[in-house]
Parts: sequence; structure tokens; C-alpha cells
Amino acid sequence: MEPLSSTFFQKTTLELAKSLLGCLLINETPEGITSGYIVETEAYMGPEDRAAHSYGNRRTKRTEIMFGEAGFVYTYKMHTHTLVNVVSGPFEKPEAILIRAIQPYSGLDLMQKRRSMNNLQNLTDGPGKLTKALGITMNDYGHSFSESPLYIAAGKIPDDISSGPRIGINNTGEAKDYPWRFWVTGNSYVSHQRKTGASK
DNA sequence: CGGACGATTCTCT
DNA sequence: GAGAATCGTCCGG
Repeated sequence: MEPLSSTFFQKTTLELAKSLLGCLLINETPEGITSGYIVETEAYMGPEDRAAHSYGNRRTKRTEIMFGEAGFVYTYKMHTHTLVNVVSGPFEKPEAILIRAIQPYSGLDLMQKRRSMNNLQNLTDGPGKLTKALGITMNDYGHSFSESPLYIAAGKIPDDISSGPRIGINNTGEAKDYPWRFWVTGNSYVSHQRKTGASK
């Protein structure tokens, strides 16, 4: 499985958020290889996006990587969970794409073991769940998705893409309504299955 | 150094 | 749909 080259990430953040759907997210660890198709993403648009960590060009130790080149790993902790993002946008523009859900592809036993589960249905349908299943940690922060044990490879192009408001950002004024969440239409591994949205 | 605050998840009701 | 768990990061004193 070949990692996508850094040029793949050179597109606008909204375009990249859609292009990532259907790609494989793969993590190679001493325990084994696990992977899944990306089926849900959310775009965070930097200085003008109140819901983004980098709103107002807020530059801290945590957000520093967002100011760099596209295609790097931005991990951070939320309560007890690790969340993983793909840095996007040009150098010095702090934009990123949150990977919210994957469809398990390989290393299913290991993923289930890490999550203490025996089925696939709720294994990776959330940003905190998929990182645990794949074994993604803060050690991955700052690495390149093109050349690290955690990488992204071409998968299958989705038949149809849906979009709608982002999840869990309810106190950010207008930003909460921006339709910057994208998912593979009809895919059962998407989080918040009930929510509806416009088809592409 | 203390306190507030989540880009979440799980467990109920 | 609400509430608790639970902890690193960030900011103010």
C-alpha cells in the first residue's frame, strides 16, 4: 500500500476534506497493521472559523503544526480521547481536517482488541473511537502522512458525498451552521447516523 | 498554581 | 437527550 504523496494534499481545505473520503487511513505499529476507509471528515478553516482551534490566528504549542504545510498529522486530546486531523491549506494558513469516522478494512481483530469489542458496527464510528482502534497517539503529532507509520493511501472513490453542519461545536455563533462536515452517503460507519444533510 | 473548558464517549432515561 | 467521567492545554493571578 503506497502512501499518497505530499502533492495530494495541495488543494483547498474543502476540496481535500471531500477528496479524503474513500481513502485508506493506515497505521503500522509493532502490534500489527490496522486500517480503514475514511468515511467522514470535517473542515476547520483557520482564523475566520470560530470553531477552529486556530481561530484568530491563535498560535500555541498545540496549534503550531496547523501553521505548517499540508499533509502533516495534528493530534490532540479531548477529555480522555485522542483526535486526529490532517493539516491542510498553504504554509502559514492554519487549516485542518478532522477525521471523524472510518470503515474498518484490515487488522480487524487488533482493532477490536484495542476497543474491547467483538463486533464492527460501533468500532470506529467516531473521532475518539477510530484513534483508539488504530492505535493513534500523541506520538504521531507533527509527522508527515506521506512518510510515517501512520499514512493515507488511495482507496475507492465514493459514489456520493453528503454534507451538513459540524458536530459538537454548539457555542460558536454562526460557525456552528457552516456545512463543513462531509460523509459518504449511506455509509453505516458514519457517526451520528440520524443527522441528515444535503447530498453533493 | 488554580480554574475553566472542551472538534468525546458511554450510560442511562 | 442529558449528565458524568476525566485530563491536557491555556490563561489569569
